[in-house]
Amino acid sequence: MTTEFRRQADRQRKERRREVLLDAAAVVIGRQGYHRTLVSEIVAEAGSGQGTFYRYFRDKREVFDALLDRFVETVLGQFSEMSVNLPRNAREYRDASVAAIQRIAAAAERDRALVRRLVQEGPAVDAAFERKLAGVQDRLAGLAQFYLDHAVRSGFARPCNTAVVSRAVIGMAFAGVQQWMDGRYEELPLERLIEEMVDFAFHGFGAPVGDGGGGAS
Amino acid sequence: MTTEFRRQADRQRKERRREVLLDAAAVVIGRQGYHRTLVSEIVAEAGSGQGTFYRYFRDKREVFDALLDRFVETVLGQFSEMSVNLPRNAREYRDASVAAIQRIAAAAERDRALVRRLVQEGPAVDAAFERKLAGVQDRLAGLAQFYLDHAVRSGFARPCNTAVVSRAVIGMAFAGVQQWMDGRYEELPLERLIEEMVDFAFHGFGAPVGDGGGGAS
Amino acid sequence: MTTEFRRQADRQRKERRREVLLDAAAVVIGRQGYHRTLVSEIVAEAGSGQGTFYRYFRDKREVFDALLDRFVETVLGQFSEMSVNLPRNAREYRDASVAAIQRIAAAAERDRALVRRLVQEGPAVDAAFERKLAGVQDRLAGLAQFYLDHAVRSGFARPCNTAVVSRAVIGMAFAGVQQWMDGRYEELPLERLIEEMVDFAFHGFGAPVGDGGGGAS
Amino acid sequence: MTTEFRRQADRQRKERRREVLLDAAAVVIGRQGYHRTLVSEIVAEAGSGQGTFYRYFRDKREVFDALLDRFVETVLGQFSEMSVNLPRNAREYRDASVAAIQRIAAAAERDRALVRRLVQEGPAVDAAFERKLAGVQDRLAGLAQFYLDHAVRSGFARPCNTAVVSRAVIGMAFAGVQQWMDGRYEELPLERLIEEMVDFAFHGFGAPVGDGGGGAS
DNA sequence: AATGAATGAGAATTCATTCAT
DNA sequence: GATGAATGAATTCTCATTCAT
Repeated sequence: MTTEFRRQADRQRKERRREVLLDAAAVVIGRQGYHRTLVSEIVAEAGSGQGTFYRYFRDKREVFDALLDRFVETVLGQFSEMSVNLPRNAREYRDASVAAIQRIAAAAERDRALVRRLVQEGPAVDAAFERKLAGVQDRLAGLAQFYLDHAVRSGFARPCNTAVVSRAVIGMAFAGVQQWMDGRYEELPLERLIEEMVDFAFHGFGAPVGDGGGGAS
Repeated sequence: MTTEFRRQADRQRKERRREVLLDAAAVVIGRQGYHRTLVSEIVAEAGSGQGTFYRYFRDKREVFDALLDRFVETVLGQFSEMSVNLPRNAREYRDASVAAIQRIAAAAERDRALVRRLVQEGPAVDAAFERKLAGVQDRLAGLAQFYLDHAVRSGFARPCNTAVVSRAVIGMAFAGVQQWMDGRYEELPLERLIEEMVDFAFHGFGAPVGDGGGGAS
Repeated sequence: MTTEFRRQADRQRKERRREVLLDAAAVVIGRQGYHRTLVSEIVAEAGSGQGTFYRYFRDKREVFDALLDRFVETVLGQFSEMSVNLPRNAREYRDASVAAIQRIAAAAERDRALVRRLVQEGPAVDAAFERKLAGVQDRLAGLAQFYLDHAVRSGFARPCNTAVVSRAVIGMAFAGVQQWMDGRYEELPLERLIEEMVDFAFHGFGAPVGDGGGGAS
Repeated sequence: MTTEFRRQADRQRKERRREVLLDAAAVVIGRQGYHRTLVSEIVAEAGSGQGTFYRYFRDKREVFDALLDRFVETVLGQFSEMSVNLPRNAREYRDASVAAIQRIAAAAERDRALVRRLVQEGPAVDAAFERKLAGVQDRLAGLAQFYLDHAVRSGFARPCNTAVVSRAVIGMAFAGVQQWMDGRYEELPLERLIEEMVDFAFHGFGAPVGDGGGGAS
């Protein structure tokens, strides 16, 4: 039916336009930050009228929200398949950890500028944002804890307060990636940084037990 | 002489008034965040006129700046005496680490609300803020690296990329303290959290070497 | 096409709105003077919102500028045709002078209140205004000098420092018109005033040469 | 008596301080104009406190007023002696005129910057200022008319509408001096300018009667 | 009397959001 | 549906004047 076809086309066009606005917002906010971005700049970038913006988003805040959602989805999507097969030894665990962080980092790197704004300004925009952002960390920490618990049970991780440790690891990873994106590790490639951090997470920086004094542990 | 005395008294009163305004700003910004704080609210809290604010600070941004400076000074001040005696073994190192982080945490805790705003909103306010904040982390990381290098040389820390590890540790500590202040460790007292993190930093979560390699699964 | 038509209509409406604002500014500034005029009063007079003003003018200064430009254009426009035919004798010269001044005076009279503000406050607003206003006098003086030079060459004006004299005449004319607009010649109609001034400019107030020297006292 | 002496000294000191403030105001207003001059700048220039200013002047406006009065007094003072001996022929008249204008010009020249502000901004400050300034012109015009009437009666000036002519002359003189102070006659020394203007005022720029056609006048 | 800190009414300007076309 | 002109509440900042010391 023509009408049916028409309706479909309309919906698609609408979808596309929303995407265009979202991309424009990503570009401008990535460049200037949320607070210094005017709606007029977003629509200028998108090539549409000021009023059109409000047909697709309730307000300025909502476009930031949508951007965050899009990113969160991307990040969390990286782990959907990971849960299938659990690591069977320390090596697999290590490799899986490196791979996981690298996936996040790659996703972040893809929209580097925007992600920085999302993470940095988010909490300042709104309490709801803050919670959402915290939620992401929590979910990642939960995932990490799940694997850590498994590793402890399986004997290739040291028994410890896994809630604390997994959160600490995620915090460290976030900080590391953020710092790397800020350009504070100029010489070091991201892969190396991640490996160093993972190795540190596995072994700590303390000298292996048994060196210092007696052999007791 | 009256004049001399008068001048002194005036200076003191001025100093005090500035302090009052600064404290008021800390309260209001701590409560509402920088962007949602009006100058009019700060002066209302301080009990002075709008114009008075502008006698002491060029604008809202500057008061935030001053607040950050005051805090940074407090934090970095904690370490002036620490550099005197270096740890002589792993235990001393651990204890010193716990103590240092606890000091920072205590300082942050004292102005809990404000510090959260400083750390979270700072980067969104201004590129200069971002740099200043990053500078604090860098300086702390530098300090950490100094001790870590010493520990490696002294044999009670494992040789590693100390630049990466020390930054990772600081990042972790910041994240941990921040999360704790956000109330995400409700049950756990701060001291325990810090000890857990320090232990993790020393030993990692990996099983002691020689264990993991086996085929258990 | 609708779009084409629409665009045209929009442009016209915009044009008109600008004109309305400009007229409103003329009214309010004419009544209260530039410094005592608030933007809020202009928009109230124009019947539009405060923000609308700033869509059309960068600030209050710019609207004053636009008003001045509009007036200058009007005044200088009076002389475009005059340059075609030069006077051929003293009578034509005199008549053309009277006519020219009368034209300016009529233009000034039309926006009496505004013109007074423009002329009086202009220099106080801004150095740029001062220059623009001086430029108008200079251009008129240049025009006057051109005619005076012609008259001298043609023998129906006395050889003199035409640069000084033409400026003096313009200065006198401005002062005269201004005083008349201030109401300081209540009884005298403007035409008579202008004729008197022109006659004075032609003959001076000195007694015809050859008379004065005598001993009468 | 000591008390008497003391009182006198006090009054003098007060007088002197007022003078200092007035001079400071003249300097700053001369440099920046009335509207762009802050009271704080005046007292800074005078080297006294903000509050002191208000001990000597009701408000900012009053200092401008005082400055204007001081100048008006100076200008009008130039003519107190002139009225004593009236010119007895055209030459004396001309010379007296040149001398009079030169006196005013010299007075203006002495406080060049300030006078420009007084004349230009005065009308914009206040309707009262405008009237006062107009009053000065009127009084000078009245004086001029008195001499012109005398000259006409004495036969060394042409019968004319002396009210119009004398005002025109004063207007011309003001405009001329102002333009000269603006630097628009760079090459020409003020004395020459004044002589040119006076000559023009005596003879006009028209060719001497009797040249053009017949001998009738 | 002198000082300069304190004041707050007032003015300009911005920009998210609405609305007429 | 799309457009962009219109809006005005909200906010910052200034500076003449007052007032405590």
